[in-house]
Amino acid sequence: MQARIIMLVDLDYFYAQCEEKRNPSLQGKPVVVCVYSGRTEDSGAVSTANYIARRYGVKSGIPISLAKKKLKDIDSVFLPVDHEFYREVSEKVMEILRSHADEFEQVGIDEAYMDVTQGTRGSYEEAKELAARIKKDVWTQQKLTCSIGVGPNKLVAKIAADIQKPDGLTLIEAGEVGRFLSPLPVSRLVGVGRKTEKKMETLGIRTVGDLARFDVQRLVEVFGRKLGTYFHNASLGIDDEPVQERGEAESLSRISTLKENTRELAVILEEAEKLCDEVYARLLRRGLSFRSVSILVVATDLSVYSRSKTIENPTKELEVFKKTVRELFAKFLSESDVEARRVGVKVSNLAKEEEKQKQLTNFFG
DNA sequence: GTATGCTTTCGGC
DNA sequence: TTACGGCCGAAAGCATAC
Repeated sequence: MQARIIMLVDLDYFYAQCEEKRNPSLQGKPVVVCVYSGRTEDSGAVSTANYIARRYGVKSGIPISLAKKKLKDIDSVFLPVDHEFYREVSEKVMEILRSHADEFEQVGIDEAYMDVTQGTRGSYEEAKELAARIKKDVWTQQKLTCSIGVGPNKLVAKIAADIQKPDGLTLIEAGEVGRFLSPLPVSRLVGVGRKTEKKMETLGIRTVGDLARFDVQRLVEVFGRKLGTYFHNASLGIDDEPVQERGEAESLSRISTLKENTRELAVILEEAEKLCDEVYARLLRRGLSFRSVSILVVATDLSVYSRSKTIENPTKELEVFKKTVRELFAKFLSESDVEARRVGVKVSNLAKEEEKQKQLTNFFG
């Protein structure tokens, strides 16, 4: 294959930046966007914080009460998430980005990969100009900053974008990949979270360079064939994944925090059925049927359990969904002594109505 | 033995 | 000292089919 030029555009501290865009008087202060669980006044977690808040140690995932403690006596702003607004902003930015790409792949609400090989005629010099142009367009049209990474593939582009944030632009040409990756901690690689990082550390692997020197066979033994070879290739900056449009979501889910911890079926089902109604509404709007139903329980100690069931034929019956959810919760509670803090429901194995028809047609062929 | 499907857990954002 | 959301997709691990 021809050498590619891939770009990853990442909107900076997205939810908090959207809030700054909506209300510029927030700029200059710590801004913390929160998911309030409703259990007590400040229970919940931080979704995103701007860079000023991050200087005080406030970051994604920490408890709101801890964030407030870190910002005690500081003039700061705590806001609840407003997904609808962020989605509108995101759609406008993605439209801008798409117009500059040969191939486009949105990842989540605030990130997109772009294959710009053709548009830049394979030149990093032109890629740099294009990236600057994109940053300017996103700023003038939407008043948002972003960080851009450019490299020979998605893996390198992603890591490059992470190197300088916010409002960064980092280019790594094919010949520089080895020097660029080697000194970085393995946690920079997609797929290496806290657990994998610990596991690698026990093997004496701390940097991407360490990983590159590590025996592939042993990596496969420890992590399995797929993940082991992925880690090996990743450490060498090898990645052939194409940039391509993503289709419909593969699953739809809702989770919420209970008023009080419980293992009473009736209490759990009352909440779960509300969640079913909400997931079902989204399902209908998209004209989808489902084949699999899952439940999720987050225990008092925050450990997570899930159970699921797949049915014979795709259906779009709300009652089938709820009945399956009731069965799964009843079975789960009878088989464990877990006390629930949060409960969730999910549908997956989704299919469009027309395709369901097609499946039946094929079946009776 | 390999492919495929289902369930559960992990981890990114 | 603790505190604690709500999504999503990927992959492992297992069972079954071919």
